[in-house]
Amino acid sequence: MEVSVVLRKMKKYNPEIIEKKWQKLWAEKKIYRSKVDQTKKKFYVLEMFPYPSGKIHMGHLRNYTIGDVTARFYKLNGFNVLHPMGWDSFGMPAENAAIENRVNPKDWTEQNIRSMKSQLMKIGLSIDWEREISTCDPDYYKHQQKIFIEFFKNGLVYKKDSFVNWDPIDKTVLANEQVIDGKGWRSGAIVEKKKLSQWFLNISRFSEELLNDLNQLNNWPEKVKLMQKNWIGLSEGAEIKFKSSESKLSIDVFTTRPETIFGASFIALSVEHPLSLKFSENENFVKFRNKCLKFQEAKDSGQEKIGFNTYLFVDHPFLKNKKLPVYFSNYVLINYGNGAIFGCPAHDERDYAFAKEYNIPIKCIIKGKEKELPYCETDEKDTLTNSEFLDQKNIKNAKETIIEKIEKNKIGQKSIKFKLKDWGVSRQRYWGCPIPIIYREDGKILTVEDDELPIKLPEDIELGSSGNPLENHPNWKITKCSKTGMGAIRETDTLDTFFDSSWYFLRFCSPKSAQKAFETNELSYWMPVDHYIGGIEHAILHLLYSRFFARALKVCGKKIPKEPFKKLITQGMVCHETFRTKDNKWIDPKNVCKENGTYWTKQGDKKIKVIRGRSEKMSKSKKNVVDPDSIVFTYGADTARLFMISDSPPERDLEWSIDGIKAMYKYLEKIYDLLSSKLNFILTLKNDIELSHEEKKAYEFTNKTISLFSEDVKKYRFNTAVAKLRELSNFLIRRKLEGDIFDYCWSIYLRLIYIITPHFSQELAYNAGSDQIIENVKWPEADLNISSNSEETIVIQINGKKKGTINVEENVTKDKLIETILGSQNHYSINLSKTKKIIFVPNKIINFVV
RNA sequence: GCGAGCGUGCUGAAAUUGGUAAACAGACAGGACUUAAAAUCCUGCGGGUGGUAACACCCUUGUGGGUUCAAGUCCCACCGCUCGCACCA
Repeated sequence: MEVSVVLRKMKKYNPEIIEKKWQKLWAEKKIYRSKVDQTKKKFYVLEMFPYPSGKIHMGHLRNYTIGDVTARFYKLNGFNVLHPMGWDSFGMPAENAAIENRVNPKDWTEQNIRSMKSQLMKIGLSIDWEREISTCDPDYYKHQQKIFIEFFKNGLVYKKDSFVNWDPIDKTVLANEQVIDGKGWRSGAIVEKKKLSQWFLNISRFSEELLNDLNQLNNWPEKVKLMQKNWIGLSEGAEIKFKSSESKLSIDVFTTRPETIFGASFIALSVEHPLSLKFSENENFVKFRNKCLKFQEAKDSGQEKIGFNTYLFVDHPFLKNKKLPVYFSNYVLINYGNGAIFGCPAHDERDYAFAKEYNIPIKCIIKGKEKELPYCETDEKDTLTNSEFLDQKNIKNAKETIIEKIEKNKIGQKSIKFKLKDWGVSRQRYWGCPIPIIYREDGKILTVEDDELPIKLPEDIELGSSGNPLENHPNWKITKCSKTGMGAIRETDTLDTFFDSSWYFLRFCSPKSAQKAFETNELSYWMPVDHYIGGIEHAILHLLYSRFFARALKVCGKKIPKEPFKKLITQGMVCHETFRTKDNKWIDPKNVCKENGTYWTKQGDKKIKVIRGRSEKMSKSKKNVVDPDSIVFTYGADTARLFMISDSPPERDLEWSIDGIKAMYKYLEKIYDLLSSKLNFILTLKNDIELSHEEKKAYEFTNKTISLFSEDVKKYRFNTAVAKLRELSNFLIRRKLEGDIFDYCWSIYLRLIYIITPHFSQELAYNAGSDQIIENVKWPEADLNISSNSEETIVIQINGKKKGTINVEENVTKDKLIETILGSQNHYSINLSKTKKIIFVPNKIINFVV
C-alpha cells in the first residue's frame, strides 16, 4: 500500500483540508525527488526562478502552473523528470528595502524567501525542493566567483573605462530605470555621466556564433529568435581609411554602402571618437560634447542634428583634389562601427538633414525612380551615376567592385560589424556577488586564490549613507596578497545579477556539490533544459547571456551543451481590467460597481463616476493587482491552477476573472460531489466484460479523450486540453453510467486531470478505495481500436455552401453516396443533369457544382 | 521610421494539410425548486427575413479585391491594435 498512513476522507469538497493533507504526505514520501538514472530518459523542466520580493504574483502562479502541468505529464509518461526551484536573490530591491526599513538585506531576503516558499508550497508544485538554491548564498556565489576567475584566466573578462549614471547627491551609480527625466529617482539630482573603470565580459567574441546558432533552436518562438537576431545586429559592409595628404590625419570609417563613396561629401565623428582627445582643451568643443551626450541620453531629443566643424580635411580616396570636411556630430554613435562615418547626403536621410543644416554639397549618384532626395532605397534595378568606374553598374555589382578596389588599394577591406556590445558586469552596489579581484599595491590586478573563496559580503554595513557600502566599509576592502604579503585592496564592485542567473540551471543538476560548480556526470545527464518556461521580457538579455555562458564555459573546458535551452515557452502576462477617475487616479476594480452601464466608486460618502480603461498587465501602479495567495486560500490551489491553464493558450495574455475562478470551483465541486461516494477507482476494465452499445460509446469517448488530451498537453494547448476534458465529463454525466464502465471512465478522467488538479484527483481516488499515489501511476494508454459506430456524417454542399448533412456508413464510395442522397427523403433539390461536377472528399464532404 | 505579430459572438476563446465557423467556458436572460434568497438543475444566447409554430431561407470571421468546387485559413491592397528596436552608418 503506497498511502501507508490512514487519512481522513473528505465527503464534501474542501480544498483547504485536502490540499494540505496531500502536500504533507507527498513531501514525507519525497515523491518529487529526482536522481540520475541512466536507464531512464531524462526530462528537465524549468521555470525562470523568481526574485524573492516577498509575495508571489499572478505571473508566478501562471508560470509555475504551466511548468508543473508539464513536469507531471512527462513524469507520468515515464520520463525521469528534473523540476527544481531556486531564488534569484541578489539585487537592488533588497538594498532599497534596507535603506527604507533599516533592515539587513540578507535578513530581508531570507524572510522573503521563507514566505514566498510557503506560498509556492501551497500551489502544490511537483518540485524537488532538495535542490533549492539561492544566488545570495555563499555556497552558490563561491562557485560563481570561481567561474569569474576562470573567465579571467581565459581572457573572457577584462577591464575598461565606461560611462555610468552618477547621482551626485547620493554618490551612487544608478541603473537606467532609476533615472527619470534625467534625474535620480530618490535624490532628484540631475544625473551625470561619470567614467569608471569597469569589468566587461567578452560576449561580442561570440556574436557570430550566437547569431548563427539561433537557426538550431527549432523549438524556440520565432519572435524571440528574431529579437535576439536584431539585438546581435549583423551588418555587412566595408571599412575605409580616409587620409589627409597634408597631415597625419587618418580616419577609419565603417559603411554598409561603400558603393555610395562617390557621393561622400563630409566625414562625421562621434564626440567620443579618439580624435576628440585633440579637442579636449577646446572650450567650445567640450560644451558641444556635453550637449551631444545629453542628447543621446535623453532619447526624446528628436532627430535634431548638430555638428562641430573641426576645420580638418581628409582626401576622398578615389577623387583627386576632393577634400572632405571633418565634423563631430551627435548622430554618430561611438558604440557602433568605428564611431565614424562618411556622409553621403543624397542617399541617407540623416546625412541629408545634416548636410542641409551645414550647407554641405549634396551629390546624387544613384539613378532611381524617385527624383526627390534623399533617395535611400536599394532597388536592384537602380544604377550608379557620377561615380567614375562604378557608373552604369547596379548596386550589388557596384558594391562588389568598390570593395575589390578598396582592398586592392589597401585603404580598407570588407567588414562585418555587430551591434552586440560587450557586457558590463560591474555594479557599484552592496547586494551582489563580490568580484574576486584584488588590486595589489604594486599596481597588479590579481584574481583571488581558490582557497580564499568565497569572498563573502560583510554583514556589518552601513546602508543609507551615500556611496557604496563596500567602498565605505572600514576594513573589508583592505587585504593582503596571500602570495607576497603585499598590501592590496579588494574590488568593491559587485556583479550584475544577470551573471547569477546565467548559470543557475547548470547548478540545479548538482546543487550540493561543494568542490565543483557542477558535476560532469549529472550535468551531462540532465542538460540541456528540455522545456524552459518564462516571461517574454527575458527574450533578449537573460537568454542571450545564458547562451553566452554556455559557450564561455566551454572555452574554459567544461562539458556543456552550447545551447542550454532546447525548447522555450514564453508565457503571456496576466491582465485585469482597469478603472480611473476623471483626474486619472487609478481605482481598484474591487471598489468599482456597475449601475445602468456606468461605473462608480465610493470615496467617503460620495459616489464618484469612474472610467473603465482597457485590461492591462496587473501592476501596483494601476491598482489592478489580485493576490494569488488569497485566491489559493479561498478557492484552493486546484481551482487556481485549473483557471490559469484553461482560459488562454500560454503564450497569450490571460484575462483575470473572478467569475472564471468561481466557475472553476463550482465545476470541481460538482465533480467531487458526483464521485466522492460513488466511485471505485480502477485502472483497467475487466477483459471479459460485455459492453452495451451505450457503454461502448462511453469507452470510446474516454479513450479518444486520452489521446486528444495528451496531444494538446504536448503542444502546450492547455485551454483546448481542458475543453476536451469538459466534453468528456459532460458526456459522462449525461449518459448516467453505472458499474464498471462508470468507474473506468471516471478513473481515467481523474488520472488525466490529475496533472492540473493533483490534490483533487488524489483525494477522489483515495476516497474511491485506491491506495495508490497517482504520481506513480503510469499515464493511461489510449485504446483507439474499438469503434462503437461505423457511421460518418457527411456534409452536403451545393456550390460549396452547406445544405445539410447525411449519416452513412464509414468509407462509403462516391457513387453509393450520391445514390443514397438522391434516394433520401430530403434530396436537397439536387438535379444531376444540371450538375457540372461533383467533388467528393471521403468521409467528409460532397459538393455538387451546378 | 524599421521589424514582427494579431483583428472571429457581449467576453475569454475553438476550428489538422483550405472542407459543417463559433467547440469549451464566462457574462446575461428565461424557467424549475424555494415562503424567499443563495446554491443546484433545465433552456436560450452572431445577425436578418418570412411563418402562430415546428421550421425555412439569407447574411456573417476588421475593410475591399483575387485564387479555388470550397477561404477565418492562401495571395494583393487598405484600416486598426499590440509588441520589439529605434539616429546601428
